[in-house]
Amino acid sequence: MPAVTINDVASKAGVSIKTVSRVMNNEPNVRGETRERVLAVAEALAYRPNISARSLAGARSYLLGLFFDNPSPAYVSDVQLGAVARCRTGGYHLMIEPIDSGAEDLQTIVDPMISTLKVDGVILTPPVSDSAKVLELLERSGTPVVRIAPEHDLNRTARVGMDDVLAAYEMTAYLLKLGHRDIAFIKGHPQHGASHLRYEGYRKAMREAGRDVPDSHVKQGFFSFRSGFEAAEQLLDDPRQPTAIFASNDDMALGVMAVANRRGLNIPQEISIAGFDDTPTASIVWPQLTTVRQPIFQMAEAAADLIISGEAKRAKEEGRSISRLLDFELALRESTAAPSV
Amino acid sequence: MPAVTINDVASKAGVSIKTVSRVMNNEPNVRGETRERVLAVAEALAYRPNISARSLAGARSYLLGLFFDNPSPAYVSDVQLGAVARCRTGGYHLMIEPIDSGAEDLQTIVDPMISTLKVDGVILTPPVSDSAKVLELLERSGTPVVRIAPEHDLNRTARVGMDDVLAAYEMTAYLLKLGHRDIAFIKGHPQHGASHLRYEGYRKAMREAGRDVPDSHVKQGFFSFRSGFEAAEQLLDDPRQPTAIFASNDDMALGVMAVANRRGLNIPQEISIAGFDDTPTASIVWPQLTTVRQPIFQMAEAAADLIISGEAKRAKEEGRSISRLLDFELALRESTAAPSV
DNA sequence: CTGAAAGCGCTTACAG
DNA sequence: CTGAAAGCGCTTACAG
Repeated sequence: MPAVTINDVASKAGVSIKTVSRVMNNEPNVRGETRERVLAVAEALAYRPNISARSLAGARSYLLGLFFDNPSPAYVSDVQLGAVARCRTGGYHLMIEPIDSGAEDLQTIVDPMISTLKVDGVILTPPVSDSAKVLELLERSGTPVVRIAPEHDLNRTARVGMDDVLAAYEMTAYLLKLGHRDIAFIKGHPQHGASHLRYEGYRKAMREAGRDVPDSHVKQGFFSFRSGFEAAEQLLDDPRQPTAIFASNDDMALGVMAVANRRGLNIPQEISIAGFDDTPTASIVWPQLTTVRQPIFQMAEAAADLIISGEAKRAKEEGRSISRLLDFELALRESTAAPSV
Repeated sequence: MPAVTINDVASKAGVSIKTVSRVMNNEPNVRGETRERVLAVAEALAYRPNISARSLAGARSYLLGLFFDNPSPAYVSDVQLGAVARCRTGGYHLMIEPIDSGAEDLQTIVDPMISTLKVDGVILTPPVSDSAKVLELLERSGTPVVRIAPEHDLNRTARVGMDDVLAAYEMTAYLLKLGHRDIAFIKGHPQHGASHLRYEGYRKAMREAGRDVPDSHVKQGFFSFRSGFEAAEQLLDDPRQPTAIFASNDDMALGVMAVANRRGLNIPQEISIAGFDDTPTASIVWPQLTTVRQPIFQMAEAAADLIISGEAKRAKEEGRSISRLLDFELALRESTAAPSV
């Protein structure tokens, strides 16, 4: 079954292919009646413009690239879902490129995506958002880039994100308001975008509340379950045992929960635990985890939108920097409560 | 910077574009010397054939589609990584299509992928592998399809998988050999590919060992942490308390571990726990989970290979059914041991 | 072993 | 408001 082409639609509608093209691309200068007739024929014939032909002849490829190198499949999954959602409303498709941002031969991955596919833009997720190498290769090619939650050179490309400092600040403030005084903190991976910002928000809230933070109440984690587990072991061994532990992502918070369970500490009566991210597991475990809901899906959707709408490209050409900050939300659930006296 | 085209290479190498085409596609009938000269020029110019032009003129698009609708991001992640690995060696790119296999408007998702992108083939992952609707739409289009771990109509398309019955059988046999007599089983989602096969393997091993299985030792789960958690609560309340619990996936096994932890049962001294899948978390939790390592990455790699190599297409045209079964592996770790007497 | 011509299905640039 | 021509960068089908 030979595919339906623009010629089929044109002849059946009694117009030139140029007119069909205009209609399919929502261009002006087509009589209403003509437009409707073409639309009807296209519909009847189930006409789908060939993306290769469009790409070859025109300036857009209707293809988006997504680069990631993320240890959390749940995060990446949300990003993909959000990006695909926006792609679908625009007739775009998403090509994925999982990469090892530390690899030597990054060029052999990035280059083909640019020059053979001519993607209309590339979305970067942490930690690729801050990969100097990838950014350089992409910049050289001139392809529009949108970074999700970058940490450095914020205005180097278009970006979307959320206010990590404020979110960590608010979560800490919430714990303080519950009556906690000794709130420990587990830091995220030092190379990862938001780690420092989240820590900053925590410090700020504690400072404003006049609470001193002993060094023993801040542990270095790496965003992994295990690192949360190990940090919790130390925190709960501390002579000045905290009544609440704020882990700067959910995987680490789950590690903290495991330690509490093993030690027979009741959550939240004896120890309050808060995370950050709102991974699927956070609302599955018992008790459900209090955490910060990152608008990952929406961030990816916005990133795709910046490319598809052409905003990213325009901003780039005009030398404007462009950023969209989306709202987070505290997901206050069962793992936090007032400390027992 | 205008892209380097086949014309640039041809004129610089002093040959026709047809010869360049032959060289780039590894076709025969090019003098060795000519071939090398073209290759050198292509290399020097960093020539990358334009995929849209190739697709438009020829029979292949160098594009692969991956359909998924999987609650486990870790599984999907592995599939993507495996498929991309094979794509890279063949100059292919992977387009992802997360779908809701129960949705009404599946056609509006599947159709464009086929007719506007002309993908060279589509990979289906469970549970999409068994979606009648998706299979029908794909068959109608004539696109080669490779299913990963399908449960029904095994020969309807090319497929890759592993022997779930044997794997569950071997895991159960391992527990029996450790000395367990009362081994409980938590079934997977009834609509999900492997659930029934895994249960069958368990039953077979128990039967051959002459162990009767009381109904109260088999619980219906749904592959979720929560369903494992709830099943474990019941199993551990049973008057005839099992000494080992075999959950038919890791998420459920983690639910079982959480219950054991909360009840102060030592793993594995007082209760052995086994899972299935070898998700990343399985080797992160403490104690590390004994489980079955599914060759997910390799299955996806093989699926992509069946398409890229043209085998799937050939088999389809010749009416042959084609399947590749890959080896699984028992990951025997810390969550299982001989029962204490 | 090599190449000239035609064509894939669209969009661009231009003309009217 | 509409269309004829040219061309995007390749592969196919054919000729030599």
